[in-house]
Amino acid sequence: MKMSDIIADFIGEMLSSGGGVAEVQRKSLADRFSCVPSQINYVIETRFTPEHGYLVESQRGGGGYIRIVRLMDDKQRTLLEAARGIGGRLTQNDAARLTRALLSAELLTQREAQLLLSACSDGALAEVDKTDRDRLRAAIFRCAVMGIATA
Amino acid sequence: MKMSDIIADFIGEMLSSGGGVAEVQRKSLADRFSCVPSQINYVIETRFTPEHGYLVESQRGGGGYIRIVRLMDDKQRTLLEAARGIGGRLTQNDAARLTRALLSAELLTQREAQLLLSACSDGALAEVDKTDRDRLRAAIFRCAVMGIATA
DNA sequence: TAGACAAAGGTCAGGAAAGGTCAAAGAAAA
DNA sequence: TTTTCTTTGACCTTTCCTGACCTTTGTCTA
Repeated sequence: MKMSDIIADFIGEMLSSGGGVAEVQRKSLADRFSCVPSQINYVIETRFTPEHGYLVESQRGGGGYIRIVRLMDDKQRTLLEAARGIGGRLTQNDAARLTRALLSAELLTQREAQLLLSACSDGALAEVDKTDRDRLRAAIFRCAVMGIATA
Repeated sequence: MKMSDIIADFIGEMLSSGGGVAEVQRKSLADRFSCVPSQINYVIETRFTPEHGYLVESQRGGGGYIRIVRLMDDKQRTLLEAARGIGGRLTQNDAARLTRALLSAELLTQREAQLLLSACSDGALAEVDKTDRDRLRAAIFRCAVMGIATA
């Protein structure tokens, strides 16, 4: 079995026994598995991404750590579906339409809808080149909805 | 646990028991935790900034003090303050910290916090050049918080 | 009252302890 | 064989802690 999988399993077990939260130290984990520290980054980057339903925070410096949080997804699958269904590009109008749909399906509250729309409005993305804006908007929208779906 | 965190917690408790205001003396705090006085500055500079929702005043000379005030205004006002206080750049960790602050001040719901964080996560901004990411994140965060504040 | 001294808090730079990045080499899969 | 995934190591950035030195403010005395 590959080292990366072994490490990933280990983290997975930490998550289970830790109620969905695992806090590791890069160096000591690397020592435990006799690999270089950067391999830990690799494992996390390839197996504990937001797309996989995880959230990772880290802190550098003395006493630093890497915290991996499993985002529990319930029957909010519809939101996940919606998020996954968003294409590579999303206009502001489409975002508004989609948001209204989610709103009227009661998958979002009024405030959440507002927040979402503002976050990916042309205003927020003003400094982004217009050709990239819709792509970025799609990414933001997708990520936000996935995030909230698994909250 | 790190000294800085311990000290930060201590101040946090002073704030809670003091109705949002904590007044400390740099030297005696340093003595209590057996560290150098400048560490107190470090803790305050890194954890009780306006971005984190605090205001700091100090007075030198005999009878000097450092006063830390937790900003607990009317909720919308505080949200606006927070939005305005965001600098030109915002790291993912800072976004997480600020969101937690807003969350624990009950200015956001759990879901709103999650949505906000996801919307400006590195995941959502993956396609943005890294040099621009923190700037854009700041813009998104600011816009979203202002949007929700004035909703 | 001016000046000296004491009692605060402030700044800054440096070393150490993390974690992060990137590209190249190696291995496995297609 | 070509492509994709894994592993490694050199180098980078961030955070923490400390200590030397600076500035401001209060007080006491000549």
